[in-house]
Amino acid sequence: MFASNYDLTNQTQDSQDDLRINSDKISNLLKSLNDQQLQAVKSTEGPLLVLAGAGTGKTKVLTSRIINILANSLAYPSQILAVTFTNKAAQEMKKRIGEIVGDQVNNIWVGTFHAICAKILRRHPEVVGLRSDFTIIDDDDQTRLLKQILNDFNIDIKQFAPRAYLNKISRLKDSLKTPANADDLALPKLKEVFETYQFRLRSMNSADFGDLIALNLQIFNNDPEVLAYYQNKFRYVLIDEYQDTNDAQYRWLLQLSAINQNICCVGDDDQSIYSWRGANIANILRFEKDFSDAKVIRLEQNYRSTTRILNSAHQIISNNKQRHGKKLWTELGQGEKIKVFAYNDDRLEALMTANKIKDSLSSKKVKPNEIAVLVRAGHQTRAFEEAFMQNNISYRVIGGMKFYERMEIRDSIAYLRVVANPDDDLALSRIINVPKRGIGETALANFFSQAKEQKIPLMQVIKNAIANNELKGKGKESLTNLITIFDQFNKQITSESLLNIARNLLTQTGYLAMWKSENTVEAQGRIENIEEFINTLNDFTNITEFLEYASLVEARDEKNLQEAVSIMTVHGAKGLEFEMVFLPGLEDGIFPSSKSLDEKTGLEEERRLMYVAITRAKRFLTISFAKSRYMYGDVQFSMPSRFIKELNEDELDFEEISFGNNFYGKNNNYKSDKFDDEFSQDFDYEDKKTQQFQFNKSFQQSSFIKKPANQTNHYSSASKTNSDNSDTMLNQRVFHQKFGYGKVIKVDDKKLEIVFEKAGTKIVLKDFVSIA
DNA sequence: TGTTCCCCTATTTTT
DNA sequence: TAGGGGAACA
Ligand SMILES: Nc1ncnc2c1ncn2[C@@H]1O[C@H](COP(=O)(O)OP(=O)(O)OP(=O)(O)O)[C@@H](O)[C@H]1O
Repeated sequence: MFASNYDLTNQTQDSQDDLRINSDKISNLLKSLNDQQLQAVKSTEGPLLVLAGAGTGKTKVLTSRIINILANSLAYPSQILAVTFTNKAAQEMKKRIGEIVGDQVNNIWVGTFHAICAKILRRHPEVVGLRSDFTIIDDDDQTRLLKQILNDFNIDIKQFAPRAYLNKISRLKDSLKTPANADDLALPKLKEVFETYQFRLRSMNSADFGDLIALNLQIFNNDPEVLAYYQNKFRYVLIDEYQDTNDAQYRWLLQLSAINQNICCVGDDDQSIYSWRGANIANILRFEKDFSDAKVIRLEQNYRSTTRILNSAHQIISNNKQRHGKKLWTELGQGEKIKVFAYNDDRLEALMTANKIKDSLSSKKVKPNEIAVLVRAGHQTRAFEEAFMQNNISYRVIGGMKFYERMEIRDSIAYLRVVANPDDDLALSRIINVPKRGIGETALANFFSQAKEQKIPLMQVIKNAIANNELKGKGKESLTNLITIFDQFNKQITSESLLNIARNLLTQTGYLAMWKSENTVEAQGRIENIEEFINTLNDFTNITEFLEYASLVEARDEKNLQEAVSIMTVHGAKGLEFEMVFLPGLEDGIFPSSKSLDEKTGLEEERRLMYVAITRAKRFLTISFAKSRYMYGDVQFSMPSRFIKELNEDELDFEEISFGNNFYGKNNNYKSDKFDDEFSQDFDYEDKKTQQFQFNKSFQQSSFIKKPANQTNHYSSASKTNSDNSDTMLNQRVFHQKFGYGKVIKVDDKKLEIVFEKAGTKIVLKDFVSIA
């Protein structure tokens, strides 16, 4: 079941037989396209850029194009390279193409950038100093490795987060920078850390995600024959979601299509939402420069959404300055107004959303599969899961913790990795003391420093220590034991089945017993996961194949095909469409996220994200926000998202819902005319237009509800540290949720003037600061 | 070495 | 609230 979805490795000969395609299906497909789409499909030769808004059929153009190429025998399937960003998209594309061309879809190179690069890299690893069984290390390993390195460099990881280094290094790789030209004032010794990180990866015969692309380029550079081979092989190159490419990926595409020049990129600059992982919108402009004869086709008819939805999306995105600009139209009719709900708190929001979904389902307006709740951040899914559970709504959370990311699965995989590759220091150090074997932090650090000194793998250090009888205590026996087990299984690796090795390995090393002895429901669940993991190994012939699957292909529960409402992040929803979409948590600080407000380009990207979110909806869109929200263990008050104000009131249907009392307190709602006024001072908007924060009529009528400032309430962050004595506030060091730490320089009734350490001088309401 | 307890911060997004 | 990291102690 796993291997079958991932058939990049089964290269069968293209047979003449397969090439016959049902011509009725083809002509029907082509007939269904509009003129511009058809033009994009038929312009097979030469560089082509399809730049078009959401729902205009970009993906459809891409699949139709491939089908058309095959139908006209312009290339063998194996000469077509189609690149996507997610496995989901790759799978979907395969399915669509397969429906028409049948089995030959399996010979097309369809996959994510990373999967395809891994495949190429596995064919020529020696060119860049790897062995063909190299492992791709994941995020968790990357962080652990960096933590080790930072500790070695005596860099305080409390002050300089390993993740910050990881981010920086990944971005450097995305833009093809080497340690030599790495520098960052905020990250000490970045150069050295980066260098060491690369060195450690290579000595473990492994590569990280960024390396996959960078090493492909290195192969192309070091071995022109290999490059020429692929350049000639791929007659047609196609890329979906082109706006998400980073510099390295762009170069890769450029190189591969240099000879045939048949490259087709489809994308939408307004949907660029991955700049934080290196995506560069400039690649769109660059394309027209690098391929001077590039044809550009724009698609303007949207086949997905109603006019109201499209208009709303357009109202949002037209606030962005940096865009190519396009306007969509649809024949799907005006549609219903966008519903906007204001809730008292997050609980009510989740509950009422569940209610509305229930109503829609029972009126048979939509099916569960056609409904999605899209959130800005992963943690927001929880409230909805709970509410849906309570209301017996079947749902699935898409994204989130993946199967292979669970602790017990990562541990199990680490055991297997050590068997397959004893030099895998990271895997060994992960499980050397799991279960407890009397090897503490200091012992491990000692092993590591010897490894570094003698330039040998960790495993070798331990073997030497055993041979020279340098170990003592319980560690001695347990380690000797462990190493023997690893050696024993290492010998079986070609003869025994993967499944048997795993089962016996996890039993003999005591890993399974560790969980069994814990005797909790949670541990039981972990054991079940491990069992499931062991069983999936049946689908793989060797460890390398499995590891590649685990690291590159997200394991989704395909069994779970029954009707269910989807809950996912907006990022995860890109490329998808639903009849009915709920967009909760539309609050400043959440969507747009508070982080994005600091950065110059941040708000524009948030707006694009909002654009993506809105355009997922076909017919029904419901936006909501909560006035208070339980977060960080406290009640936080927030304002409706500035994006709501960017929507045209005429398209909206506004309603305020509160059950009299705020969930977090009793009878503490009151209307304050001064509220908007006061609140606006607490928030610091960048552009003039929003500075006064004038709500349109419907919002003003609804009035925002806030707790009285002086009412004590143990749920409230504001009241518990709030001092009524103005004198004591002067010169006081305080903390503000948004602006951080600062010193009070002026007290004016309920308002304080504060010099914040990071955010400068601001006037804020006393209620929103606490004494630091 | 291992455990516990306290403090602090805060992933927003993912191949 | 949760989760990680560091200090303190058995
Ligand atoms: N010519 C057409 N006639 C009818 N329906 C079409 C046509 N072209 C596309 N569609 C439909 O419109 C919807 C959106 O198409 P598609 O997903 O390819 O758009 P997209 O541009 O890739 O969208 P996004 O940018 O949001 O990913 C799909 O349901 C598709 O089947």
